[in-house]
Amino acid sequence: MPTGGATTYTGPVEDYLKAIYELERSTGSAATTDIAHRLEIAPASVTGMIRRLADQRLLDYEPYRGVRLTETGLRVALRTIRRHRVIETFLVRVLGYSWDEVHAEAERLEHAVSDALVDRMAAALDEPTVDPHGAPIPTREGTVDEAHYASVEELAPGERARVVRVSDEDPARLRYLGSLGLTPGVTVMVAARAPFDGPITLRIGSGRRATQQVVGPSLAHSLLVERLRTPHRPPHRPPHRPPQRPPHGPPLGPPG
Amino acid sequence: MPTGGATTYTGPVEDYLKAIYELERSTGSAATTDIAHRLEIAPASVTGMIRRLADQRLLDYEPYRGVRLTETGLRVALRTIRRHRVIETFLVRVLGYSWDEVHAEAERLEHAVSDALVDRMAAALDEPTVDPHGAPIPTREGTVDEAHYASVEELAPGERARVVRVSDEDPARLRYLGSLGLTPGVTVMVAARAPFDGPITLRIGSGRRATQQVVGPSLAHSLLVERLRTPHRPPHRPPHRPPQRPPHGPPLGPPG
DNA sequence: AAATATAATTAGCCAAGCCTAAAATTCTAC
DNA sequence: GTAGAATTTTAGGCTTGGCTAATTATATTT
Repeated sequence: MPTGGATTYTGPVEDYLKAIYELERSTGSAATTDIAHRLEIAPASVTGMIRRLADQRLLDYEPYRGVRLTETGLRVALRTIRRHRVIETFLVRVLGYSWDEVHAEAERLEHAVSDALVDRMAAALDEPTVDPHGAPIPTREGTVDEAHYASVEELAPGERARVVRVSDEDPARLRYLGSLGLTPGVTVMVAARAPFDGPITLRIGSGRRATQQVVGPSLAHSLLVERLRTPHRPPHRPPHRPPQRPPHGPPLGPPG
Repeated sequence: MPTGGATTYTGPVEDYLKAIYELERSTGSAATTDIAHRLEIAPASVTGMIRRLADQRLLDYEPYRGVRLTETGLRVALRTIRRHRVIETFLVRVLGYSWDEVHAEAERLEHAVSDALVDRMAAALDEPTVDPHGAPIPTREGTVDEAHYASVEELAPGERARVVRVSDEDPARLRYLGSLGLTPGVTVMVAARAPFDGPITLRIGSGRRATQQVVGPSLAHSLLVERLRTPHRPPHRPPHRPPQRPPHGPPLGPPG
């Protein structure tokens, strides 16, 4: 049963819940040190906050055994993420911000806007489903389409793919990617890969306007893509592995 | 010498400075109890905060003798007020908010927006000079045009004036005034006044579309106006008293 | 299995902002 | 000028959300 309430949370509380949500989603679980690292807060402080969040029923917590978002905690996390991404989209589309400027601004505003304002912004934007980096925007109702995409890092030479999301917040990196034309929607093809985590040569765009650029594994990791049928010369594709991961794998260790 | 700095202040600090600015402006000084009343905070807590603000050189303070904004404090206060009013204007003009909804939202956002965002909003609005209630918007450089207006309460029967500002934040009162057509820009004429702080009958608008409404002294006090030359039949104007009250006279009451 | 390394928690501290109750100061009236 | 009223400050306490240093629990080696 939802509190039905207009309960309001502090900025730090929302930040923790967001971080824990992202960690659960991407690595399956949220360890104290992970949270600490992500929020740039000392681990001891994280333990303290975890206790407070657990007291408020936003987390399930057993000392030394990790945390898990409760239903309420998940709802608050997704609401905060919705705010963040709607704000980012609004700043870019209505106020002409570039995609590298919006994160810092949204990070502060997400704790100050009302739900009514977020809804008005979303309406003005015609209910966007992704933010300027391609990240999905949770709905008002708290659902989100968290598809799992491959990164360019995982593509084999010759594979073609469309960039669907750029999973990075760093302004400098975003500016650089933007200058290479590596933004959501663009088509890329892996022209070459150097071994041992070496640089990846990408053909960016299609047809006559395509360019060729080299990116390191770190940037490649941020580029999430959807594979496209490779038109000709499928060079070297492995046998066809079964679905890489379950849609929402079990956040924690093996059932045993 | 300005700190030149991107110094950032907490929400409470900005709220105190705003309150002190408004009190200094409207009553000439800011007493502890006035601040406490305006912010709905216990006087003892206000003393505590005043000490902190003085430590930060935002106020000049001598115990038991009152406070005064320093140059820095004034700058921060005006910056916060600019943020507030630009946000209000943006919400109304871009997102279709009504003038009664914006205060609460701006009250939170003013502490979260960057100066860059405020400037972008102001640019998108073509550098507005007043907010939706007619309040002047301080410039980026920290200057404001704080003209002193009479209120409808001070108008004599027969006097015509233009509403320039509605000095109220309460949503219910603003909605009511809006429903009567009493918004900035509108012309009013005092058709009648009941004695002993009684209701004031106003002719609102001009020509064929004018309506007649009765407002109490409290609402009348919120309606700030600019007197207009009264066209004809100056009905009953007393001999021409010298300026009714000093620009910021004692609130009311018979001169005796 | 014991030793060590890593991770997490506890202990004790701090500042910001709030509170109430009590004391001090200033103002107002007589 | 002094008593009483009003204002302001001090004293002492609380919560939130940080910190470091020390301790405890869990994992990893050997």
